[in-house]
Amino acid sequence: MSDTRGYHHGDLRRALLSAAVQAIEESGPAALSLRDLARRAGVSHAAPAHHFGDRAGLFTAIAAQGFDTLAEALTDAGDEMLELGMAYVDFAVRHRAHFEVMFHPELYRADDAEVRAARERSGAVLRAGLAHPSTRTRPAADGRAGDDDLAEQQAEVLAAWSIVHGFATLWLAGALPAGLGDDPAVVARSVIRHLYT
Amino acid sequence: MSDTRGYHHGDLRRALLSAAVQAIEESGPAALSLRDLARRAGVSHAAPAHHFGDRAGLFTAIAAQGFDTLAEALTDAGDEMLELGMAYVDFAVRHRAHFEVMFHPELYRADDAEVRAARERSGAVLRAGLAHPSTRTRPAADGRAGDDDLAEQQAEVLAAWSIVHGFATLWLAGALPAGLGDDPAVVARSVIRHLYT
DNA sequence: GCGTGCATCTTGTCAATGACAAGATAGGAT
DNA sequence: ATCCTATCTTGTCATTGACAAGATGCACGC
Repeated sequence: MSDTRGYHHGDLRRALLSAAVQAIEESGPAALSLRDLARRAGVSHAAPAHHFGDRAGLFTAIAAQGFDTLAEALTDAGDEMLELGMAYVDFAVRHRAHFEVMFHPELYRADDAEVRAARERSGAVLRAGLAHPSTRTRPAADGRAGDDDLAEQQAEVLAAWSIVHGFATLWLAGALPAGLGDDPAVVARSVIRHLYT
Repeated sequence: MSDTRGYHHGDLRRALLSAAVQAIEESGPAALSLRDLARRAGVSHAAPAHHFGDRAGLFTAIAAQGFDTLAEALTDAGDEMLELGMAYVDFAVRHRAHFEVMFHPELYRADDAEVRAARERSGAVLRAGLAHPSTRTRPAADGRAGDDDLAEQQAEVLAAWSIVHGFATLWLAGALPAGLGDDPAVVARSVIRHLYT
Protein backbone atom coordinates (compact mmCIF):
# COMPACT_ATOMS: atom_id res chain seq x y z
CA MET A 1 0.00 0.00 0.00
CA SER A 2 1.52 3.26 -1.07
CA ASP A 3 -1.30 5.24 0.45
CA THR A 4 -0.32 8.12 2.69
CA ARG A 5 -3.41 8.32 4.91
CA GLY A 6 -4.23 7.01 8.32
CA TYR A 7 -2.06 6.72 11.38
CA HIS A 8 0.38 4.47 9.62
CA HIS A 9 1.75 6.05 6.51
CA GLY A 10 2.60 2.80 4.81
CA ASP A 11 5.67 3.91 2.92
CA LEU A 12 7.02 6.75 4.94
CA ARG A 13 10.68 5.92 4.66
CA ARG A 14 10.58 5.98 0.89
CA ALA A 15 8.43 9.09 0.87
CA LEU A 16 10.84 10.90 3.17
CA LEU A 17 13.84 9.91 1.08
CA SER A 18 12.14 11.11 -2.04
CA ALA A 19 11.10 14.39 -0.44
CA ALA A 20 14.61 14.85 0.90
CA VAL A 21 16.18 14.39 -2.51
CA GLN A 22 13.79 16.90 -3.99
CA ALA A 23 14.42 19.41 -1.22
CA ILE A 24 18.18 19.04 -1.57
CA GLU A 25 17.93 19.58 -5.30
CA GLU A 26 16.07 22.78 -4.60
CA SER A 27 18.26 24.33 -1.96
CA GLY A 28 21.21 22.09 -1.15
CA PRO A 29 21.85 19.69 1.72
CA ALA A 30 22.60 22.39 4.28
CA ALA A 31 19.13 23.85 4.04
CA LEU A 32 17.42 20.50 4.56
CA SER A 33 15.07 20.48 7.52
CA LEU A 34 13.70 17.29 8.99
CA ARG A 35 10.61 19.10 10.11
CA ASP A 36 10.03 20.44 6.63
CA LEU A 37 10.34 16.93 5.27
CA ALA A 38 7.78 15.72 7.77
CA ARG A 39 5.43 18.49 6.68
CA ARG A 40 5.89 17.59 3.02
CA ALA A 41 5.06 13.97 3.80
CA GLY A 42 2.12 14.98 5.96
CA VAL A 43 3.39 13.39 9.15
CA SER A 44 4.38 14.67 12.55
CA HIS A 45 7.68 16.42 13.14
CA ALA A 46 9.19 13.46 14.96
CA ALA A 47 8.26 10.81 12.44
CA PRO A 48 11.51 10.97 10.46
CA ALA A 49 13.54 10.19 13.56
CA HIS A 50 12.05 6.73 13.75
CA HIS A 51 13.32 5.79 10.30
CA PHE A 52 16.65 7.59 10.24
CA GLY A 53 17.51 8.35 13.84
CA ASP A 54 18.80 11.81 13.12
CA ARG A 55 19.81 14.12 10.30
CA ALA A 56 23.03 12.24 9.70
CA GLY A 57 21.04 9.03 9.43
CA LEU A 58 18.95 10.48 6.64
CA PHE A 59 22.03 11.65 4.75
CA THR A 60 23.58 8.24 5.29
CA ALA A 61 20.64 6.58 3.57
CA ILE A 62 20.84 9.04 0.70
CA ALA A 63 24.57 8.48 0.30
CA ALA A 64 24.14 4.70 0.21
CA GLN A 65 21.40 5.00 -2.35
CA GLY A 66 23.61 7.33 -4.37
CA PHE A 67 26.65 5.06 -4.45
CA ASP A 68 24.38 2.20 -5.45
CA THR A 69 22.84 4.13 -8.30
CA LEU A 70 26.27 5.30 -9.41
CA ALA A 71 27.62 1.76 -9.47
CA GLU A 72 24.68 0.75 -11.61
CA ALA A 73 25.09 3.67 -14.00
CA LEU A 74 28.81 3.01 -14.42
CA THR A 75 28.21 -0.68 -14.99
CA ASP A 76 25.73 0.08 -17.73
CA ALA A 77 28.20 2.47 -19.34
CA GLY A 78 30.59 -0.28 -20.34
CA ASP A 79 34.36 -0.11 -19.96
CA GLU A 80 35.43 2.57 -22.35
CA MET A 81 36.96 5.52 -20.58
CA LEU A 82 35.05 8.15 -22.49
CA GLU A 83 31.67 6.52 -21.92
CA LEU A 84 32.50 5.81 -18.30
CA GLY A 85 33.40 9.42 -17.75
CA MET A 86 30.28 10.64 -19.49
CA ALA A 87 28.20 8.34 -17.32
CA TYR A 88 29.86 9.78 -14.22
CA VAL A 89 29.06 13.34 -15.24
CA ASP A 90 25.57 12.32 -16.28
CA PHE A 91 24.97 10.76 -12.89
CA ALA A 92 26.18 13.87 -11.09
CA VAL A 93 23.89 16.13 -13.08
CA ARG A 94 20.83 13.90 -13.02
CA HIS A 95 21.22 12.92 -9.39
CA ARG A 96 22.61 16.16 -8.14
CA ALA A 97 21.25 15.72 -4.62
CA HIS A 98 22.77 12.28 -4.19
CA PHE A 99 26.05 13.41 -5.70
CA GLU A 100 26.37 16.38 -3.39
CA VAL A 101 25.65 14.33 -0.30
CA MET A 102 27.96 11.48 -1.30
CA PHE A 103 31.00 13.73 -1.43
CA HIS A 104 30.30 15.61 1.76
CA PRO A 105 31.11 12.93 4.31
CA GLU A 106 30.76 15.35 7.19
CA LEU A 107 27.01 15.17 6.55
CA TYR A 108 26.63 11.44 7.10
CA ARG A 109 28.20 8.37 8.68
CA ALA A 110 30.78 7.44 6.10
CA ASP A 111 31.67 4.29 8.02
CA ASP A 112 28.14 2.95 7.82
CA ALA A 113 28.12 -0.62 6.53
CA GLU A 114 25.71 -0.02 3.67
CA VAL A 115 27.52 3.09 2.57
CA ARG A 116 30.89 1.34 2.63
CA ALA A 117 29.60 -1.54 0.59
CA ALA A 118 27.91 0.66 -1.99
CA ARG A 119 30.92 2.93 -2.24
CA GLU A 120 33.20 -0.03 -2.71
CA ARG A 121 30.93 -1.31 -5.45
CA SER A 122 31.01 1.91 -7.41
CA GLY A 123 34.74 2.29 -6.81
CA ALA A 124 35.39 -1.17 -8.16
CA VAL A 125 33.43 -0.49 -11.33
CA LEU A 126 35.31 2.74 -11.85
CA ARG A 127 38.71 1.14 -11.36
CA ALA A 128 37.87 -1.88 -13.46
CA GLY A 129 36.69 0.24 -16.36
CA LEU A 130 39.62 2.61 -16.25
CA ALA A 131 42.13 -0.20 -15.93
CA HIS A 132 40.78 -1.88 -19.04
CA PRO A 133 43.61 -2.25 -21.59
CA SER A 134 41.74 -0.61 -24.44
CA THR A 135 41.44 2.59 -22.47
CA ARG A 136 45.02 2.88 -21.28
CA THR A 137 46.93 5.82 -22.69
CA ARG A 138 50.09 3.80 -22.85
CA PRO A 139 49.32 0.09 -23.19
CA ALA A 140 52.39 -0.90 -21.18
CA ALA A 141 54.27 -1.84 -24.31
CA ASP A 142 57.40 -2.78 -22.46
CA GLY A 143 55.76 -5.79 -20.88
CA ARG A 144 57.16 -5.09 -17.42
CA ALA A 145 54.55 -4.85 -14.68
CA GLY A 146 56.55 -3.60 -11.75
CA ASP A 147 55.69 -1.16 -8.97
CA ASP A 148 56.13 1.77 -11.31
CA ASP A 149 53.51 0.35 -13.58
CA LEU A 150 51.09 -0.15 -10.72
CA ALA A 151 51.61 3.36 -9.40
CA GLU A 152 51.30 4.65 -12.93
CA GLN A 153 48.05 2.82 -13.45
CA GLN A 154 46.71 4.18 -10.18
CA ALA A 155 47.66 7.70 -11.13
CA GLU A 156 45.83 7.17 -14.39
CA VAL A 157 42.66 6.17 -12.58
CA LEU A 158 43.04 9.18 -10.32
CA ALA A 159 43.51 11.50 -13.28
CA ALA A 160 40.41 10.19 -14.99
CA TRP A 161 38.35 10.33 -11.82
CA SER A 162 39.63 13.82 -11.05
CA ILE A 163 38.76 15.28 -14.41
CA VAL A 164 35.20 13.99 -14.50
CA HIS A 165 34.60 14.72 -10.85
CA GLY A 166 36.06 18.18 -11.21
CA PHE A 167 34.01 18.99 -14.26
CA ALA A 168 30.81 17.74 -12.64
CA THR A 169 31.50 19.68 -9.47
CA LEU A 170 32.31 22.91 -11.26
CA TRP A 171 29.25 22.53 -13.46
CA LEU A 172 26.96 21.92 -10.52
CA ALA A 173 28.46 24.82 -8.60
CA GLY A 174 27.73 27.11 -11.51
CA ALA A 175 31.40 28.06 -11.48
CA LEU A 176 31.98 27.54 -15.17
CA PRO A 177 31.86 30.55 -17.48
CA ALA A 178 28.61 31.26 -19.28
CA GLY A 179 28.23 30.46 -22.93
CA LEU A 180 28.99 26.78 -22.73
CA GLY A 181 25.42 25.87 -23.53
CA ASP A 182 23.05 24.03 -21.28
CA ASP A 183 24.02 20.47 -22.05
CA PRO A 184 26.84 19.32 -19.79
CA ALA A 185 27.31 16.14 -21.83
CA VAL A 186 28.46 18.05 -24.89
CA VAL A 187 31.04 20.02 -22.96
CA ALA A 188 32.08 17.04 -20.87
CA ARG A 189 32.88 15.00 -23.94
CA SER A 190 35.29 17.56 -25.31
CA VAL A 191 36.85 18.02 -21.89
CA ILE A 192 37.36 14.33 -21.18
CA ARG A 193 38.94 13.75 -24.57
CA HIS A 194 41.80 15.99 -23.51
CA LEU A 195 42.98 13.30 -21.16
CA TYR A 196 43.64 11.02 -24.11
CA THR A 197 45.44 13.36 -26.48
CA MET B 1 44.72 48.25 18.33
CA SER B 2 44.34 44.53 18.04
CA ASP B 3 43.20 44.28 21.65
CA THR B 4 40.01 42.38 22.30
CA ARG B 5 38.90 44.01 25.56
CA GLY B 6 36.51 46.78 26.34
CA TYR B 7 33.17 47.62 24.87
CA HIS B 8 34.68 48.16 21.47
CA HIS B 9 36.61 45.18 20.29
CA GLY B 10 38.84 47.13 17.94
CA ASP B 11 39.29 44.50 15.26
CA LEU B 12 36.20 42.40 15.51
CA ARG B 13 35.57 41.92 11.84
CA ARG B 14 38.98 40.43 11.27
CA ALA B 15 38.74 38.36 14.43
CA LEU B 16 35.39 36.96 13.38
CA LEU B 17 36.64 36.11 9.92
CA SER B 18 39.64 34.36 11.36
CA ALA B 19 37.52 32.44 13.87
CA ALA B 20 35.09 31.49 11.13
CA VAL B 21 37.84 30.11 8.92
CA GLN B 22 39.17 28.05 11.80
CA ALA B 23 35.71 26.77 12.69
CA ILE B 24 34.99 25.82 9.09
CA GLU B 25 38.28 23.97 8.86
CA GLU B 26 37.27 22.01 11.92
CA SER B 27 33.74 21.03 11.00
CA GLY B 28 32.76 22.40 7.62
CA PRO B 29 30.70 25.42 6.62
CA ALA B 30 27.35 23.86 7.43
CA ALA B 31 28.20 23.53 11.11
CA LEU B 32 29.25 27.16 11.43
CA SER B 33 27.30 29.05 14.06
CA LEU B 34 27.35 32.81 14.32
CA ARG B 35 26.76 32.58 18.04
CA ASP B 36 29.68 30.24 18.46
CA LEU B 37 31.85 32.69 16.55
CA ALA B 38 30.74 35.46 18.85
CA ARG B 39 31.64 33.34 21.86
CA ARG B 40 35.08 32.57 20.42
CA ALA B 41 35.69 36.26 19.90
CA GLY B 42 34.36 37.11 23.35
CA VAL B 43 31.55 39.35 22.13
CA SER B 44 27.79 39.25 22.35
CA HIS B 45 25.71 36.97 20.16
CA ALA B 46 24.48 39.79 17.98
CA ALA B 47 27.83 41.41 17.33
CA PRO B 48 28.57 39.52 14.10
CA ALA B 49 25.37 40.81 12.53
CA HIS B 50 26.70 44.33 12.53
CA HIS B 51 29.70 43.42 10.40
CA PHE B 52 28.20 40.84 8.10
CA GLY B 53 24.47 41.31 8.26
CA ASP B 54 23.69 37.64 8.32
CA ARG B 55 25.23 34.23 7.81
CA ALA B 56 25.33 34.66 4.05
CA GLY B 57 27.15 37.95 4.56
CA LEU B 58 29.88 36.23 6.51
CA PHE B 59 30.30 33.57 3.86
CA THR B 60 30.35 36.28 1.21
CA ALA B 61 33.30 37.93 2.92
CA ILE B 62 35.10 34.61 3.19
CA ALA B 63 34.49 33.82 -0.47
CA ALA B 64 35.82 37.20 -1.58
CA GLN B 65 38.89 36.76 0.58
CA GLY B 66 39.35 33.30 -0.88
CA PHE B 67 39.17 34.34 -4.52
CA ASP B 68 41.62 37.11 -3.77
CA THR B 69 44.09 34.78 -2.12
CA LEU B 70 43.70 32.30 -4.95
CA ALA B 71 44.40 34.96 -7.56
CA GLU B 72 47.54 35.89 -5.68
CA ALA B 73 48.70 32.30 -5.34
CA LEU B 74 48.13 31.60 -9.03
CA THR B 75 49.94 34.77 -10.02
CA ASP B 76 52.96 33.77 -7.96
CA ALA B 77 52.92 30.32 -9.55
CA GLY B 78 53.91 31.62 -12.96
CA ASP B 79 52.39 30.48 -16.24
CA GLU B 80 53.42 26.88 -16.56
CA MET B 81 50.48 24.55 -16.50
CA LEU B 82 51.99 22.10 -14.06
CA GLU B 83 52.99 24.75 -11.57
CA LEU B 84 49.65 26.52 -11.92
CA GLY B 85 47.83 23.31 -11.23
CA MET B 86 50.01 22.53 -8.26
CA ALA B 87 49.36 26.01 -6.89
CA TYR B 88 45.62 25.47 -7.29
CA VAL B 89 45.72 22.20 -5.36
CA ASP B 90 48.04 23.73 -2.80
CA PHE B 91 45.61 26.58 -2.26
CA ALA B 92 42.68 24.21 -1.83
CA VAL B 93 44.51 22.16 0.77
CA ARG B 94 46.05 25.02 2.69
CA HIS B 95 42.94 27.18 2.58
CA ARG B 96 40.42 24.44 2.81
CA ALA B 97 37.79 26.60 4.49
CA HIS B 98 37.96 29.31 1.85
CA PHE B 99 37.98 26.76 -0.95
CA GLU B 100 34.92 24.97 0.34
CA VAL B 101 32.95 28.17 0.73
CA MET B 102 34.00 29.57 -2.65
CA PHE B 103 32.52 26.65 -4.54
CA HIS B 104 29.29 26.47 -2.60
CA PRO B 105 27.55 29.55 -3.94
CA GLU B 106 24.33 28.66 -2.17
CA LEU B 107 26.09 29.70 1.03
CA TYR B 108 26.83 33.26 0.02
CA ARG B 109 25.84 36.08 -2.31
CA ALA B 110 27.66 35.12 -5.46
CA ASP B 111 26.58 38.33 -7.15
CA ASP B 112 28.24 40.49 -4.51
CA ALA B 113 30.48 43.10 -6.12
CA GLU B 114 33.63 42.20 -4.21
CA VAL B 115 33.14 38.52 -4.84
CA ARG B 116 32.56 39.05 -8.54
CA ALA B 117 35.69 41.16 -8.87
CA ALA B 118 37.87 38.75 -6.94
CA ARG B 119 36.49 35.77 -8.83
CA GLU B 120 37.12 37.48 -12.13
CA ARG B 121 40.68 38.21 -11.04
CA SER B 122 41.46 34.62 -10.21
CA GLY B 123 39.66 33.38 -13.31
CA ALA B 124 41.72 35.70 -15.51
CA VAL B 125 44.98 34.47 -14.02
CA LEU B 126 43.92 30.89 -14.54
CA ARG B 127 42.92 31.44 -18.15
CA ALA B 128 45.97 33.51 -18.95
CA GLY B 129 48.31 30.90 -17.55
CA LEU B 130 46.62 27.99 -19.25
CA ALA B 131 46.41 29.81 -22.57
CA HIS B 132 50.13 30.47 -22.55
CA PRO B 133 51.68 28.95 -25.70
CA SER B 134 54.34 26.98 -23.88
CA THR B 135 51.71 25.06 -22.00
CA ARG B 136 49.45 24.19 -24.91
CA THR B 137 49.27 20.53 -25.76
CA ARG B 138 49.05 21.34 -29.43
CA PRO B 139 50.72 24.68 -30.18
CA ALA B 140 48.32 25.45 -33.03
CA ALA B 141 50.92 24.59 -35.61
CA ASP B 142 48.60 25.23 -38.49
CA GLY B 143 48.52 28.94 -37.86
CA ARG B 144 44.76 29.21 -38.27
CA ALA B 145 42.94 30.77 -35.34
CA GLY B 146 39.33 30.13 -36.19
CA ASP B 147 36.33 29.35 -34.01
CA ASP B 148 37.41 25.77 -33.68
CA ASP B 149 40.68 26.87 -32.23
CA LEU B 150 38.99 29.14 -29.74
CA ALA B 151 36.59 26.46 -28.63
CA GLU B 152 39.47 24.04 -28.47
CA GLN B 153 41.47 26.39 -26.32
CA GLN B 154 38.51 26.89 -24.02
CA ALA B 155 38.02 23.16 -23.67
CA GLU B 156 41.68 22.89 -22.79
CA VAL B 157 41.31 25.40 -19.98
CA LEU B 158 38.24 23.55 -18.77
CA ALA B 159 40.08 20.25 -18.81
CA ALA B 160 42.97 21.64 -16.81
CA TRP B 161 40.71 23.37 -14.34
CA SER B 162 38.56 20.26 -14.01
CA ILE B 163 41.43 17.93 -13.24
CA VAL B 164 42.98 20.08 -10.54
CA HIS B 165 39.64 21.05 -9.07
CA GLY B 166 38.48 17.46 -9.09
CA PHE B 167 41.62 16.18 -7.47
CA ALA B 168 41.52 18.85 -4.77
CA THR B 169 37.85 18.20 -4.08
CA LEU B 170 38.27 14.44 -3.89
CA TRP B 171 41.29 14.83 -1.65
CA LEU B 172 39.52 17.19 0.71
CA ALA B 173 36.45 14.97 0.82
CA GLY B 174 38.63 12.05 1.85
CA ALA B 175 37.18 10.16 -1.08
CA LEU B 176 40.52 8.98 -2.47
CA PRO B 177 41.72 5.49 -1.59
CA ALA B 178 44.12 5.13 1.32
CA GLY B 179 47.78 4.53 0.70
CA LEU B 180 48.47 7.60 -1.39
CA GLY B 181 50.56 9.13 1.34
CA ASP B 182 49.79 12.33 3.17
CA ASP B 183 51.26 14.84 0.76
CA PRO B 184 48.71 15.89 -1.83
CA ALA B 185 51.36 17.71 -3.85
CA VAL B 186 53.20 14.51 -4.68
CA VAL B 187 50.08 12.78 -5.92
CA ALA B 188 48.77 15.89 -7.65
CA ARG B 189 51.92 16.22 -9.71
CA SER B 190 51.66 12.74 -11.13
CA VAL B 191 47.93 13.21 -11.76
CA ILE B 192 48.26 16.54 -13.53
CA ARG B 193 51.02 15.24 -15.79
CA HIS B 194 48.51 12.87 -17.32
CA LEU B 195 46.83 15.76 -19.02
CA TYR B 196 50.01 16.42 -21.02
CA THR B 197 50.87 12.95 -22.20
C1' DG C 1 -12.25 -14.74 17.12
C1' DC C 2 -9.05 -12.47 20.17
C1' DG C 3 -5.45 -10.77 22.82
C1' DT C 4 -0.78 -9.25 22.59
C1' DG C 5 3.69 -7.70 21.10
C1' DC C 6 6.02 -4.55 18.45
C1' DA C 7 6.87 -1.41 14.74
C1' DT C 8 5.13 2.93 13.57
C1' DC C 9 3.69 7.43 14.40
C1' DT C 10 2.18 11.43 17.73
C1' DT C 11 2.46 14.95 21.29
C1' DG C 12 5.22 17.49 24.32
C1' DT C 13 9.40 19.57 25.64
C1' DC C 14 14.19 21.65 25.74
C1' DA C 15 18.35 23.96 24.35
C1' DA C 16 20.47 26.14 20.40
C1' DT C 17 20.24 29.05 16.57
C1' DG C 18 19.47 33.10 13.11
C1' DA C 19 17.27 37.22 12.69
C1' DC C 20 15.55 41.41 14.22
C1' DA C 21 14.56 45.50 17.35
C1' DA C 22 15.92 48.76 20.59
C1' DG C 23 19.17 50.57 23.61
C1' DA C 24 24.06 51.43 25.58
C1' DT C 25 28.84 52.99 24.78
C1' DA C 26 32.74 55.33 23.09
C1' DG C 27 35.82 57.37 19.70
C1' DG C 28 36.25 61.15 16.80
C1' DA C 29 34.67 65.24 14.22
C1' DT C 30 33.17 69.98 14.57
C1' DA D 1 32.51 70.52 25.23
C1' DT D 2 29.01 68.47 22.45
C1' DC D 3 27.17 65.67 19.25
C1' DC D 4 27.33 62.04 15.83
C1' DT D 5 27.69 57.68 14.44
C1' DA D 6 29.91 53.27 14.18
C1' DT D 7 30.14 49.60 17.23
C1' DC D 8 28.49 46.47 20.48
C1' DT D 9 24.74 44.76 23.99
C1' DT D 10 20.40 43.01 25.78
C1' DG D 11 16.07 41.16 24.81
C1' DT D 12 12.93 38.59 22.07
C1' DC D 13 10.74 35.39 18.59
C1' DA D 14 10.10 31.60 15.38
C1' DT D 15 12.43 27.56 13.79
C1' DT D 16 15.01 23.57 14.36
C1' DG D 17 17.14 18.92 15.99
C1' DA D 18 16.95 15.82 19.53
C1' DC D 19 14.85 13.29 23.01
C1' DA D 20 11.11 11.26 26.05
C1' DA D 21 6.76 9.30 26.67
C1' DG D 22 2.51 7.95 24.97
C1' DA D 23 -1.03 6.53 21.25
C1' DT D 24 -2.20 3.47 17.37
C1' DG D 25 -2.85 -0.47 14.65
C1' DC D 26 -0.87 -4.41 12.09
C1' DA D 27 0.62 -9.21 12.42
C1' DC D 28 1.00 -13.20 14.64
C1' DG D 29 0.03 -16.82 17.95
C1' DC D 30 -3.45 -19.20 20.27
